[in-house]
Amino acid sequence: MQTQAVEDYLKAIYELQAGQKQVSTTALSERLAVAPASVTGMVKKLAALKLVDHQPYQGVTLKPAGEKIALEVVRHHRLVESYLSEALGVPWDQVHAEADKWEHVLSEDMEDRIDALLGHPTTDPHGAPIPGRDGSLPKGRFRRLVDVPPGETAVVAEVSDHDPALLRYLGEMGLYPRAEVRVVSAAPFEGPLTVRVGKAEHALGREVAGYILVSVSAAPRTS
Amino acid sequence: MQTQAVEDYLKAIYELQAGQKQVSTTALSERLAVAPASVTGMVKKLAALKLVDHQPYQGVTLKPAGEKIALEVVRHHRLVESYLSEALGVPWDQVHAEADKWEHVLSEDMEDRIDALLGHPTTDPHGAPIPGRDGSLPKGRFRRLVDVPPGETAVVAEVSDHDPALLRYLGEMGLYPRAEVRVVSAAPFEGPLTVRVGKAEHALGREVAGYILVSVSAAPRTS
DNA sequence: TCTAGAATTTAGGTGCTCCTAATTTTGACC
DNA sequence: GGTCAAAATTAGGAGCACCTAAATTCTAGA
Repeated sequence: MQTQAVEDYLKAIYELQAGQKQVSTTALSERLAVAPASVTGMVKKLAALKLVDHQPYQGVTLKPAGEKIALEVVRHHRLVESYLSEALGVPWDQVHAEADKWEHVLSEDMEDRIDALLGHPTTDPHGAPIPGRDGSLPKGRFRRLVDVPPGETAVVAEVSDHDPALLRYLGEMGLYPRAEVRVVSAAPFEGPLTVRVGKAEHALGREVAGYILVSVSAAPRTS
Repeated sequence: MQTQAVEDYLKAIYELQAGQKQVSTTALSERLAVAPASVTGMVKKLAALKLVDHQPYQGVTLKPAGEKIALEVVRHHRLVESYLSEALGVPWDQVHAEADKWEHVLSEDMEDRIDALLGHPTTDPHGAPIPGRDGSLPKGRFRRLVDVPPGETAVVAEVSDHDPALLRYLGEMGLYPRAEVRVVSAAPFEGPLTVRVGKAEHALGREVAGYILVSVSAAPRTS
């Protein structure tokens, strides 16, 4: 049987694995708000279930079976996020927390109903891609807003969803997925970016700008 | 903290208490599909939490605090049932099982949204009353269909929701809440009832007819 | 009133997931 | 190459909700 804790660990490993090969015990313990020793124990269990590879002192990696489960959980999570946002009008800074609970009780039948009702969405309210039932992921290539040179215009593709306060802040500025944003200037010495969204300009810290992924689909102004 | 098991026990006690004063260990163990010894253990815990009264060997009763929690869980359950049925089109024989999982993850905020979206319903798809946020229950006085004398016409108010097969059977005959049903005749020696629903007549076992509650709002034919 | 059988509780355990404290391993710097 | 701090693991437990098997208590019929 697949307990909730197992699902939570696999999902966390999956999300932390983006980028790194290996996921450290510490990173997992922070993400899951659990003591490092507990992580070691659970990781050993997951390794025994052949869901992850564990090199002691080196970190964990998902094996195919573990990744499959992780993708199912992520699919549930993002479908629920979309559903809560669209059908129930839940503010986008709250959907993540709610979905963390709902993702574990969603049957396949409900999943299909929600998916169909929403018209088979491909991204959640934060722009994160929703895996298909087969685990396929539409892998868009995006850049971080912080890497967009001044003068260019881009379209917000995805924003980090882990901090509700950040989401509210972005929401106030209109920085939702699909919003057009123009990098007006970038202050030197790691200073803030000035960006234009609609008719307003905002100063954006580099860290925040790193949490925003954009596609540069809009034609850059040929001065 | 209020674990899922605690909620399940309180809800089960609440539902079994309808009629009897005391709820027996055996009844609970059957309802929850758990060994009788496990029930004793949990009941002691609930008693320690002052949620129930426990007379050893005599059974349990809900105390006010326990009833309050039970009513909240029941409210969640029935709201979710209604929502699944109306918004997601889940067949009425499946909503109960799904709601058993969802009832434990529904936040107050979601509860309010669902309640509003449905227009503050007062009964679930099986006709069972939905408690108010304050725990109030609109207490209709209904008769069992089996007690309705032949010749009378009644309106289905509520049907038992614990057996999906029974619900499918009732559904095929059109015996939903609000359906008009006429008792044509009752066979002697505890034999079946013959009832008319719409244009069709059906023979109904007495046990099944005991699971159907009706109000006799339709004017009885004055021969 | 006695007693068998049913209902209930006690006793002793299991698996799961978490904890703290102590120990081991790693890796980077001198 | 040695040292030392950070990271990870082992050791030993705790709480929860469940189990089986063995008492105990209740109740109804002889």
